[in-house]
Amino acid sequence: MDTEMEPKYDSKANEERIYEKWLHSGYFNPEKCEADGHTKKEAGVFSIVLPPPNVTGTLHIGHAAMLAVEDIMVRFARMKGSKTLWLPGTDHAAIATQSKVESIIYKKEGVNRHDLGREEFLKRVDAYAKESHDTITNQIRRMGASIDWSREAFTLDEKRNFAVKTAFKQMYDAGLIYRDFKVVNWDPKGQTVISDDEIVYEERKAKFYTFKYSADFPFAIATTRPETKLGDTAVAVNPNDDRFKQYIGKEFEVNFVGTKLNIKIIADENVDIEFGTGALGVTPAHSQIDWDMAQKNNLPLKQVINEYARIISDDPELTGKKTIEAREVIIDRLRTAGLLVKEEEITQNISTAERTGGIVEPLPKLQWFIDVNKEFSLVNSKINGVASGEPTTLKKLMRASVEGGQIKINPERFEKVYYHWIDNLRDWCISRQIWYGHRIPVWYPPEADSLQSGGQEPSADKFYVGVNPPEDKTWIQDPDTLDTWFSSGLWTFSTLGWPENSEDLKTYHPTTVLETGYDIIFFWVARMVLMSGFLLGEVPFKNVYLHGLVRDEKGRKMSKSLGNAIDPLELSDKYGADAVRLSLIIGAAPGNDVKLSEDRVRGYRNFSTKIWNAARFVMMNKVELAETPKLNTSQKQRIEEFSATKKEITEHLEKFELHLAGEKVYHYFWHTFADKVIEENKEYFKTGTTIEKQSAYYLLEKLLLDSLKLLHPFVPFVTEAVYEKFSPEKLLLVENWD
RNA sequence: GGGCGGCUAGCUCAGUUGGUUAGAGCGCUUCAUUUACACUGAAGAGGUCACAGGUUCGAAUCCUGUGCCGCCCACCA
Repeated sequence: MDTEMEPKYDSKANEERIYEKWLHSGYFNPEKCEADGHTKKEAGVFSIVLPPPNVTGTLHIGHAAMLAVEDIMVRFARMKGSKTLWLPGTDHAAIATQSKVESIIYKKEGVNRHDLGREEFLKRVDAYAKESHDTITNQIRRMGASIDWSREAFTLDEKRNFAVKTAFKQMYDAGLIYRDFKVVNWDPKGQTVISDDEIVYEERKAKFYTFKYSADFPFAIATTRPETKLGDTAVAVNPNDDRFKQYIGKEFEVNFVGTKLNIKIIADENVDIEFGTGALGVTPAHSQIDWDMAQKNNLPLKQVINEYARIISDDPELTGKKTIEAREVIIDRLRTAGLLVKEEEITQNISTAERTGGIVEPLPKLQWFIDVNKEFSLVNSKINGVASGEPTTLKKLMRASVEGGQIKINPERFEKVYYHWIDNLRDWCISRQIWYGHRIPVWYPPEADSLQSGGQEPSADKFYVGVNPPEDKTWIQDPDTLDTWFSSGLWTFSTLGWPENSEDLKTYHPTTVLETGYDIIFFWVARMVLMSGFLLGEVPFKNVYLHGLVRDEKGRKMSKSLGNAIDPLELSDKYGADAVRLSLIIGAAPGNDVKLSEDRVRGYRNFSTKIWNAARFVMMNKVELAETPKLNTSQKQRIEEFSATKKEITEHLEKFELHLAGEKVYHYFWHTFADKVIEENKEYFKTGTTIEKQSAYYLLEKLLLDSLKLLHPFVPFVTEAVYEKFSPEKLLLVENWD
């Protein structure tokens, strides 16, 4: 046998070669592992569905961290003999992808999506998505992900689309999906509605104006948005406020800077006596709370801002103006008329759209919603605390899934965050006015044009909801698409064949672990619990492992604009994917952010070299062993010491404490095996007897190969590269852990 | 306005249920060096574990309060 190993370990060449070797073996696929006897029946099932990266994106360091964590879990489970599935996929990421492609087309051809038309535009997006799909999947391979490519899914492929339509239909039939006209969050930049969770608050300085509508109005009101006051139909005061009691119920006709308003004085407990003037101008069309007050008090609605955040008015100087410009005009007029009482600077939270950064404009719109408080019952509930046939709600279901202990969130503190979100949850607006995504499976009769999303008024509820189009081909499908998180919510089971009751679904669902960043606990984690709870009556996963955000060495978020983004692929080329993986695992407790610097990665690259060189030394001294040689006392102790270390590492891995397991195995290999065990036995190879040489070699080879198993989940490439030198016919990938 | 997290060696962070002289990596100091590895080895310096109380035989770890730093949530118009 060859007892030489190349003096230098070339990570890049080896990593590419070894990934191919793994792929070729077919052992990323659980059925193949079972067929070849690597899976033990009694070890059970371990399944993870990959949080799908955006098809049109590229791999960033956060993805690399996610892949490292999941791959460690998966490799450990596979070596433990579990039937192990890691299922890959990509996300169509609706609005993100659409705007990306739009801007590319605009730059190249100077046309927008409306110029191209819906059909043509979608063709372009699909083409682009197909093209960039390979980029992201190749990058996933580069990190060493031992994922079952034969099951790859896409959130917008045919099977997933069928699942989405089925889910919509079932929820609609249960009365959980409804259509309503109300104030929603409109993103003027993205030209679509967004959900509450897609709002990002930004603190800004603003002017808080106190003024009277007109000289003949009895008191002043205060606002930061005077332009919306064109749409006021009431003033609300606290019923206990003596200053205003006398006015409650009265109506005033005022001339507000040239616009006639009918203002009714209403009482509402929620009005803060201390704040502003204690009187609140009610703008039903452009404020969520005001809308609610209007509903209670039967107030008329007056829309004064359009979809482009411009004023709608009879006043020629105001109409068509941007809201901020109109604000200035109005303030000027109030000041001139002597109606402006006070102007003060305050800081306020302004709502912006997460994806586009546009300032959110509350507008009344006809949209589709999921009712989170409506009662329904599950036919066959497997959720603790939710009985079959008993009334429950989506909110209750989401709470029970965690409260009943069927889902464990790690770190535990995020359970509180999760509950808090559920308790504050309002109905989820799921329709979007974008083209790229799952089209809403609802059709309207041809005469109902005005019913569609642009429509202002709810009309006759004549429409058809179904997985397949209606018989009557003249009916028109709703032009809107679904929130991307609607399809993502189905991900753990739509990827396993649902709505079909497939073998995969029976075997792998609920999945063992959902591993993702803590920043999408609401967007995604909670929505999966909701969907799985309602559609399957069970939890989507048993464990949630939330990794932190990867930051730069100064603790800043990595971003293109800051220029501090570290490219995991560049790093992998330079130092090896093994080193990148380790640097993202060690010291990264779940839920905690990781600070990454190139120095750190370099340190772990040195570790790969160490593994290679230690192995090289062992290989150099290879002797043939006819039988197991006798070991001396200290050698025996080394074996025991290894067993103890292995036990600790195994326990850490079983408890998902990857950062502790990683550190321990790193430390053991370098500072015990290499620094102590090898050094202690070196002398035997130089001056020892044949028997001593045999014992020393036996010990070193055993501890080396056993260590490689412990190391393999963390640094799969270099360990496999070494292992093949010692056991060319075997694959460490499917070696037995125990 | 609520809630959560952090504050441990010069820097980045571990420290699982409270238990002996508090750990790692990087950095620093000194030494070693033609035989696995300089992407190295050995030895070492460096910490009143944010602060103030309390519980305990014993606290970085549990409790209370304070101070910074960060994050999340919330319809003060």
